[in-house]
Amino acid sequence: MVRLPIETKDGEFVAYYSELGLAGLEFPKEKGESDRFSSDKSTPSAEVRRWHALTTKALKQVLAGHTPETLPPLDLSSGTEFQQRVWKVLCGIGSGKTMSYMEVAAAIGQSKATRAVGSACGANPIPVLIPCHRVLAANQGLGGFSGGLDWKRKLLAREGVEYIGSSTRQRTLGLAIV
DNA sequence: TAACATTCCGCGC
DNA sequence: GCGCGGAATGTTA
Repeated sequence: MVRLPIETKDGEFVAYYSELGLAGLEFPKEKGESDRFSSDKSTPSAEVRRWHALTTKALKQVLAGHTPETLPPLDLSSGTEFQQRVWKVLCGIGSGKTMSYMEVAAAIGQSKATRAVGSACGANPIPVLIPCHRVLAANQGLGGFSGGLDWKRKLLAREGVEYIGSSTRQRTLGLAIV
């Protein structure tokens, strides 16, 4: 597994590559301890470098609120079949659009597995590139987010998505916060 | 078995 | 109509 940093305006992301492709992505850390385990000294293969270039480009586009045209190959082998189906659906959501957990569940033919869909999103190894942040609750409220809710808010805001402010119980209230 | 990044239904105000 | 409690439901470690 190869570990490579990606510099962006929002901080230093870290990408992980396996033999198959991009296997993971981490949000910037708070503290500057990133050098600690930058162990992998060996120069990445040409293939990995090519993937990394694509990842970097794609990541920056998403951070700018766009849908990347090209993604590097993704290594999703770590997930279960159900999770991979969910992630595949997520990849189909365009920038500026959103789906509810319920809609995603329906999209994979199990409209009642809403909660399971939530779990699958949380298990997503590659946030941002797999747009797990575009999944909202049924009433367009923010659900949750592994990497911190702030990121979800920020990403949605950049894409011009309207969502409901705080957490759980805002369904009957048609109050959209822009 | 327990834990979830959910949803829906029903009741009291 | 609004707000809250609680049950239902599928997948995972």
